[in-house]
Amino acid sequence: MSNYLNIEIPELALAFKALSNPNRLKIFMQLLACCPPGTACSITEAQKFCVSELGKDLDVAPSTLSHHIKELKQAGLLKMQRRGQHIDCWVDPAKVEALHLFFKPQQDCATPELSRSHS
Amino acid sequence: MSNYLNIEIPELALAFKALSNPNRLKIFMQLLACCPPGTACSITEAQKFCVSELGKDLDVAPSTLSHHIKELKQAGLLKMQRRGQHIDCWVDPAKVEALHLFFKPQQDCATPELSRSHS
DNA sequence: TAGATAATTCGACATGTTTCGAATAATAGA
DNA sequence: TCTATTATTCGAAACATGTCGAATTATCTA
Repeated sequence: MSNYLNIEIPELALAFKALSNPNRLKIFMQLLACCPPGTACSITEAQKFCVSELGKDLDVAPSTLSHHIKELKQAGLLKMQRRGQHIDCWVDPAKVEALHLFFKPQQDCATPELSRSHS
Repeated sequence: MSNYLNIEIPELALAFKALSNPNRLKIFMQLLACCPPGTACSITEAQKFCVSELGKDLDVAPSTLSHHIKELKQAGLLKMQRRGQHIDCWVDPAKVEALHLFFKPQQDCATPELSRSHS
């Protein structure tokens, strides 16, 4: 069974599973958030945090934190890159956009273009 | 820790957990879909299916189907109402809209406009 | 090279999820 | 009222998840 969007069911389910744990959801939201206090905001560059920064508000062991971030990465929600001792994490904008589209109210099929324009 | 949108973390996590199971995701997508084959499309009325219709493509026992639909309902994704022998199900448009907003690319913080409401 | 910091892997354990079949409840129609 | 249909509840079994501590890997700095 195929999807109406550019993302398939197992892939979607995996993303939702990654976001179904409150700790992982907090990690994701921290990366998703724009202009957190004391941070310069850039439109072009995604928000980046290293692993330990992402665990500061979480109250879990480092091994648990690592596990959660790995799950988010395997679900395609995060990208990661080592920077010296640290490993930077940021959201994959394409995945966020795909999920944004998934939940787009699908009521534009009756008329070609309606007044409700998101984008 | 509060959210930047009008939906809190436990509530969000519950919705994502409900959608993390491929069978439940298929159920949700069937309800979300606009203009399925052989069905008249209405903008005002949400797409409705009864429980057994939702299970047709699923290959699970009726008890399992019932359980999944209950989970979707408890997560606030579905609404239900009995119609004779059947029980109709349809998506909660408000919840879909909230999730749509959650994944909205947040790059409007550079502009001074402060339209987003903090709870 | 040695020690410190950051992050991951591994094994273990408690808890949660998915699924089923059997039993039950609610409704429609004869 | 009796039977068929639709859907739910319950208990049980198999499987998956979340968490930790200990050990390990990678990098930086002295």
